[in-house]
Amino acid sequence: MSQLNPRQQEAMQYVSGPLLVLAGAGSGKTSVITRKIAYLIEECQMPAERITAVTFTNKAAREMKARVQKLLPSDKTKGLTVSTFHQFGLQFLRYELLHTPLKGNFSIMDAEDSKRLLMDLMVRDNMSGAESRELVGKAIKMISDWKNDLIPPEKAADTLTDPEDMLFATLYQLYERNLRAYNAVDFDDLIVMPTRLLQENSQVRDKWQNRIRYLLVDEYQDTNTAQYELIKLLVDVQPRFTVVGDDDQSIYAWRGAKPENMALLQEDFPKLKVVKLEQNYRSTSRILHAANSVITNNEHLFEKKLWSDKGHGELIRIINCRNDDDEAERVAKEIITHKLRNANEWQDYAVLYRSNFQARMLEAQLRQLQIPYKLSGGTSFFARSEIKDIMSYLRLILNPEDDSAFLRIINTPKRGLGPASLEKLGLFAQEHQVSLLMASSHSGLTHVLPKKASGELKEFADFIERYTQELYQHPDPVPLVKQMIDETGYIDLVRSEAKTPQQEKIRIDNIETLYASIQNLINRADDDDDRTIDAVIRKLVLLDMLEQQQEEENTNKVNLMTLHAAKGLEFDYVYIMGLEEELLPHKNSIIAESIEEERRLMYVGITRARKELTMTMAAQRRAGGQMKTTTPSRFIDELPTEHIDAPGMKKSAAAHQPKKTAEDYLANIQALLKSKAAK
DNA sequence: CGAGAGGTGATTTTT
DNA sequence: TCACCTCTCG
Repeated sequence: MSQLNPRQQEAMQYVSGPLLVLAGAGSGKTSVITRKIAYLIEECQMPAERITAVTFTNKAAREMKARVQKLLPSDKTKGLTVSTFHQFGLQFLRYELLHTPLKGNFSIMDAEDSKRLLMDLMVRDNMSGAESRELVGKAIKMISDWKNDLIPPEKAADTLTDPEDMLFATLYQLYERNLRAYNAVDFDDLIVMPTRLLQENSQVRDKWQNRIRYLLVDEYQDTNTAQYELIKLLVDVQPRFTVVGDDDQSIYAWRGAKPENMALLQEDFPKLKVVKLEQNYRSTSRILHAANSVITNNEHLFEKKLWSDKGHGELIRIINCRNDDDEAERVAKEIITHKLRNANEWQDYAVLYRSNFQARMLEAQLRQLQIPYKLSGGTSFFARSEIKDIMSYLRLILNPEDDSAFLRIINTPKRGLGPASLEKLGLFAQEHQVSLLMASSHSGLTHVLPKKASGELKEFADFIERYTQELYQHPDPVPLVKQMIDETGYIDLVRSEAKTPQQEKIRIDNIETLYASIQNLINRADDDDDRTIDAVIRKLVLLDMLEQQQEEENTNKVNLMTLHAAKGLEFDYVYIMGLEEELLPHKNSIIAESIEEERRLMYVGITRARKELTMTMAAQRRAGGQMKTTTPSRFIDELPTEHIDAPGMKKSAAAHQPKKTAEDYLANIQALLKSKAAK
C-alpha cells in the first residue's frame, strides 16, 4: 500500500488536464484518490480549499477524509472539501441562497416525504385512493427521472405522447409548485438546483469555477445526467479533474445512473487521458479469473482485465442444496466449521444475496448456532418512524411553511384531529394563502371547524411557536429539544405502542441517538454558521448517524448484505446465495432484458472475495408460500470450469468433506458454547 | 376517531 | 409466509 505501482503513480501525477481512471475492483482506487489529494497539496502547492472531492456515500466521504488526514498534517488539509454530491449541493445552495427560489430556513424532504406529498396531490387531484396508490410509485420514478435528466416541469409534457404519462407531467408541475410553497427541496433538488443555477448564472459559475481548482469524483460510473452536468459546469474553464470509475461495477442504472457518462467524457473532453488500473491487490487469481470470465459476456466500452500476483488460491465452490432451508443451514454450518478449523474471526465472512428476503432463513440458522451476525441495509436510521416524527417536529419549528412535516405530526401523538378536520384546515389554508401551521392559529378557523378541533390546532400552533422562539435564542438547544418532545407525550406513545420490550428499547435508543447526533454536529461544526440549529437539522437528513455508530460498535460479526450493499467492501471468505434464474438474474431484469446489470452485480459479488468464494443454489425455493423448482443461474455456465469445484461440473474427491466431520465440529462447538454459558 | 379483520403483493435503494 | 394497508364497525 505504501508504494504505488506505475499506473497508479501516473494517475496520481497527471494534473495538467482531465483524467479518467478506470479502476477495476480492488485496484487501489481510494489510495490513488487520497494520495493524489496529498500530491496536489504538497507537490503542486495547491491550497486545500481549492480542492473538492465528491463521493456518493457518507461512508466513502468519511473514509476518504480520514485517509487524507493520515497523509498530511492537519494544517494542510484545512478547508479541503470531501463530501457527497448531496452535501455539496446543500452547501452550494446555502452559499447561493439569494439566487434560488428558497428562503434560508428551507427543509429537505426525503424519499418518503416526497411520496406522501405526491399521494396527497393525487387524491386532491380527484383521483381515488386505490388509483393513486397504483400510480404513485410510477409517478415518483418519472418525476425523479425528469429531474435527473434536467427536464423542468413545464418541458416534461413535450417529451411525451402517451396520454397517461401526460398526467404525470401535470403532477410534476404540481409537485414542484408545492415544494416551493413549502419552502422545501427533495434529494434530487440538491443536485438539480445548483446545476440549473450554474447553467443560467454566469457570475455564479465563474465564482465556483474559480473556487474549485481541482475536482475529484469517485464512483463516476454511478453519476446521473444532472450530476455529470454539475461536474462539467464546475470544471469548465480549464478542465482539471480526475474521475475514477469502473463501468463493470455500474449497478445503479435503475436509479438513474448513466454508465454511458464514461463514454460521454471522451466526447466532451477530447484531451481526456485514460489510465487503467488492472492489477488487483485483493483476490486470488482464481477468483479474478471467475470475475473476468463472467464479465466478458457484457459489451464493453473499455477493455479491462484484472490480474493479481496473489497465487491461484482455492477452487471456487458451488454447492447444490435441496431447498432454501437447506441452503441457509449449510451456509451457516459451513461458516462455523470453516471459522473454527482455520481459527478465523467472524468478521472475515460475508454472505451476499440478491434480495433482502433471502437473509431471513439464514438469520434464523445463524441465531440457532449462536453465530454473531450483522445485517446491513434494511430501513435506514432516518427512515424509522420515531426518527421521522421527531425530525418533523424540528422541521416545523425551523420552517413554519413545511406542511409536509405538519401533516406528519399534527396527530402524532393523537390530538383528536382526523382527516375531516385536516381537510377543512387545508381548504382554509389554501383560501387564505397560508401554511397549515399558520392557518392553525388563525382566528377565522373557528367558523369552519368545531370548537374542539380548532382549539387543538390553536394549542398546537402556540406550542410550536413557543419552542421556536426559545430554540433560536438558546445557546444549548439539545436539552430544549428533549423537553419539547417529552412535553408532546411522544415518548409515552412509543412506550405504549411497542409490541415487545426489545422494540421499545430500540426505539427509545434511536431517539437518544438522534439527540446525541444533534449535539455532536453542534460540537463539531467548523464555523458558527454550521452551528445554528437549523443548519444542523438540515444536515441531519443527509447523514446516517446510526450507520456510523454501528460501524464503530459491531465489529466481529458475520456480514449479511445484498450484492448492492457489498459494493466497495471486501472480505476474506464470501458466500453468494441463490444462484438461480429469476433470483440472480432477477425475474424482472430477465423480463426487461437488462441482464447486463445483473451480470455486473454478479461481478461485484465475486470480486468482494479475497481468499475463498463459495456460491450456493437451491433446487427448490419457496415463493409466495409455494415450493417451486428452480433453474440454475445462467451465470454459473459463464464461470471457468477449471477453477470450479462443483458436483456435476468437475468431480473432485477431496472436494466433499464427509458430512459427519461438519456435524462433529458442531457438536464440539455446541458443547463449548454451553460450558461457556454456564460460567 | 380508532381498533381490529381481511386482502394483497413481494428487487436492488449511495442521498 | 408475512408485513403492511384498507375498510368497516363500534
